[in-house]
Amino acid sequence: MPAGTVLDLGKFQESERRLTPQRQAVLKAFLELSQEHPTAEAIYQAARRHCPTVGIATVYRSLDLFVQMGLIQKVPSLNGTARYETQKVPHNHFVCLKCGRIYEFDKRPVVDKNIEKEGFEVISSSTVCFGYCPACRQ
Amino acid sequence: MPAGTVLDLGKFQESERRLTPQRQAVLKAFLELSQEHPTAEAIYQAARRHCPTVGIATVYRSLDLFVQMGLIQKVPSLNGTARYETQKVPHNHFVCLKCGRIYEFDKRPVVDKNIEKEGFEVISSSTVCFGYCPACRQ
DNA sequence: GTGATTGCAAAGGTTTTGCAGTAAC
DNA sequence: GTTACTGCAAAACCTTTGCAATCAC
Repeated sequence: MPAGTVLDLGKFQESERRLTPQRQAVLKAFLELSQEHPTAEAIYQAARRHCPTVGIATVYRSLDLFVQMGLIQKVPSLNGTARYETQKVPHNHFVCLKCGRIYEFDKRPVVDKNIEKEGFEVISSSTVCFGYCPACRQ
Repeated sequence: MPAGTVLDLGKFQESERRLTPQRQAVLKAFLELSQEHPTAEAIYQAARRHCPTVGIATVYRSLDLFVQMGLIQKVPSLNGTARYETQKVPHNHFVCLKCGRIYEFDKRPVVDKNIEKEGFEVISSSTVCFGYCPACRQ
């Protein structure tokens, strides 16, 4: 895999999807920000630096597409603003109840085989902690 | 604790908060539905049966208050619609990616002491699984 | 050329807010 | 009598959608 390539873009060629400049800009923006679990708005701002004419609707459509393709993942939110992150299963989060920032901490796989026996299909699992981050504690 | 009482309402007397008929209706509605991790809208509909004049804004304000008081808990969502549940720490969820319903499965405490050393204050933690529930798999 | 994709603007859904009136203590 | 609380309607916010124009293949 070439240096700098984190996502498997071959999936575009395999499908009938097009890797347009807008989608590239959204992907690039996402990769730049992926450490901080960016919101759609943050990705939009960053994407406009690569493709100044891109619209917010295209950003949402692209992100949905990437989620659907399994390239990235949507993180559930407490305040109604979705965040996105790289596809890592399992992964563990700390969500700050005040600022909403998401931090990642060391992996600690937790899988429960029982619920699959009950007919649930588990795609991914993660452990989430809620509380206050160092910046918000003072 | 009297039968049927699940939440600690003494917290109302301790504070200068008032336990109005509207708030009682919201609490009652929440308790009726707590098994299914209700949305604010569902709680609103149920609360109107107990207090027909209650407004949706009051429902939101009450739920926020209960969360703040630690009586109930808000569940992060993927689709922008919050859900509420009883305060249980830790608790484990299965979130259906299709219908958004939340199922609870057996407790399996996962705590990471390391992140507290780094300055994070952990209020609660839970393990979340994403996938498809039995009803949505066909 | 054809069909997927885009940008815009409008609509959608959920939640919050301002404010005058009301009710709990 | 105070002060917290309420209902209403409007606003705020995030996200999705319809559609004509455009672009990638």
